[in-house]
Amino acid sequence: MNAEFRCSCPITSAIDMIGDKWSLVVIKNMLFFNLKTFKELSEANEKIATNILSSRLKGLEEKGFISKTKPSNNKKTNLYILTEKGLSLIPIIIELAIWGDTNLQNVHPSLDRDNPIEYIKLNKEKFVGVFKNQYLDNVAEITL
Amino acid sequence: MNAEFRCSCPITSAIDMIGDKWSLVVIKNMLFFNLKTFKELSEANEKIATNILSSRLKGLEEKGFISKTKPSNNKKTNLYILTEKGLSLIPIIIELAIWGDTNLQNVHPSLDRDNPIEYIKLNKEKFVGVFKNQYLDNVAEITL
DNA sequence: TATTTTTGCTTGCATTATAAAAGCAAAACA
DNA sequence: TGTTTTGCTTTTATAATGCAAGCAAAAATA
Repeated sequence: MNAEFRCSCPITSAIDMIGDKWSLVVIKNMLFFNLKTFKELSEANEKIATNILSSRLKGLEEKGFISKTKPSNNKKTNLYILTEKGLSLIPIIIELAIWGDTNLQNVHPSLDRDNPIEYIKLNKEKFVGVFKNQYLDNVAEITL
Repeated sequence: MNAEFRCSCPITSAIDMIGDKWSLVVIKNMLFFNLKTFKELSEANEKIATNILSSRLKGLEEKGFISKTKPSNNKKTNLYILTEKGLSLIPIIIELAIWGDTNLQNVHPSLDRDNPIEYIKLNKEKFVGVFKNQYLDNVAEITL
């Protein structure tokens, strides 16, 4: 057994890979809010500590979920961009969104509900593609 | 903001609820392997420590994902059974299974692949129902 | 009935993950 | 030429998880 995996179960192994407290949150903020820099990510609603953000970005890059580049006009700011592998997590993120939206209102009164989750439920597969294309369009715009 | 939730995002809140290292693993072992007792769960492939298992079972019961009962013929053994709320996590678990199966073979050579995930991919919604009914049938049998 | 084994835990301690706050160098800006 | 911004690192504290042992009540066995 690989040291980083508890066993040979694909579900448990997926959790070993991206099941920490922050990885999917960072990826979600890149995907849905187009956050791309260290500063933007550190200022997101979840208020991740900068040392944790730093270590998560390194880990996500090592694992191939994101890539780190510098824009041509700026030597300081790094851009963190989701790779195809990062985008492959969209179906998981959508299911988490639907589940949270459906099951957490009673215990979490201030939960955001101004989102189109009812539409997403009607055709999940379609929205996987929609979110992916939206993201890729946005990246293409930025890296002009 | 509720103290147990980082923010109002349903995705982040879902992770706050079930995004620890063990909750979904325990639920998966109940769902797919019909594990029902403390002993069975402690002997699963993932080798959870008994103190962690104990605290997870308490937490999952408090949150309404499982219920704890004693079978009529045994005063010692407890049975932990998934509730409807616990079963509502099936779509998330299925996406984790598909993602792990599709994306982890290269980094995890001993990953289990003797499962019907290719079929599941073809009709996810259907298999949510299939797994739920299989589980409920099994529970009905046990609690005769 | 007496003894052994099993079950479902708890306790204590070690390690790893996360958090909070401050600091800091290089680049960008004024 | 300061001053601010960015992208971190460092330090120290707390929380989550892991490991090993222990233990009482119930069940199984002799």
